[in-house]
Amino acid sequence: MSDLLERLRERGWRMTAQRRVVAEVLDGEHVHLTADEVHARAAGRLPEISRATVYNTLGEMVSLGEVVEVTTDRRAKRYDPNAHRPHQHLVCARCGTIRDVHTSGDPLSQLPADERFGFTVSDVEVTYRGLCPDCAAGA
Amino acid sequence: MSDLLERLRERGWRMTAQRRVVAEVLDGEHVHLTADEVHARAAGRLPEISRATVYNTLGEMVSLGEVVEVTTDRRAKRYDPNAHRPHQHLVCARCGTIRDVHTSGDPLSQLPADERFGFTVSDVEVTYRGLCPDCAAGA
DNA sequence: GCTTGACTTGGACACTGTCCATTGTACGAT
DNA sequence: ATCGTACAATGGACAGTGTCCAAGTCAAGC
Repeated sequence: MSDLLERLRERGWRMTAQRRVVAEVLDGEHVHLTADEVHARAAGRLPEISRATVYNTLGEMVSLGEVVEVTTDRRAKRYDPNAHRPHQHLVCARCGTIRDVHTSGDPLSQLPADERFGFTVSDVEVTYRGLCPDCAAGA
Repeated sequence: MSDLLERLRERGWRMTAQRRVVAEVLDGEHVHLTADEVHARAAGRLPEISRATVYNTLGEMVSLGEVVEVTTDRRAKRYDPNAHRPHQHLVCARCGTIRDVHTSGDPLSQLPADERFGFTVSDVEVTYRGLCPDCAAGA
């Protein structure tokens, strides 16, 4: 049984077959799936699951802080189950591959107080872009 | 006459009324507009301009490096005419206000070589999120 | 096993962006 | 000044992503 499901249950989540399947899909593959990809994989196990339910469930997981939304391109949001360890993303501009990476310092601390304009800054999203080895080699 | 137009002309751009209007809209307001907002403002001056033309023109400006695309939310891309000074963005999670900010160091140098996985890293996009003073005050 | 309110469904809808065939026009050549 | 042509604009159809809602279903507590 996944840790993700455990944590959600502890927070009073009603446990349904649909939510279980979505959590298992996220927990199972450590890649960054779009909502529709999650739906496709979930439908493999529970054919009658609807798209709306997957969107709702993902949205709830994000609100609870169990999953992080990543927007690396102009297309679909992606969902990253690795929410409890802060990290950044490295994206290939050509093939779209995404890797989790770790910067040497905390990016939040890089924004000086006089550049915050009174904002209460709580989060930072960092996306590096470039070419992966395969694409750089012209593959 | 705008600097933006000057630079584009020097690069062999054919100058049309539509392109002029789009450039003027971007140059005139130092905010971060969506493509459709640009279209709305452009249509104020040149009513028959089409949406496709605005999208095309913005895309060309981005390719030429004169304008930067910013995706701060899941909705529309925004266009930042301030392309020649590297900067990051600070976004209010509630009202969506966007400010240009400057970090204390170069974020690109914060990614160690052993975290690059052979990628040729050429760019980094940093978005800080939080609440602006008004929204934090419950306004 | 009931009851109840939360959850799911599925289809319609909205928004953003792209595509393409047709029409129009800026600009160099004459 | 005029012409020819390649480049640009048009606008309407289309695709992908995400949201909404009314009706039906079901998990969980009693």
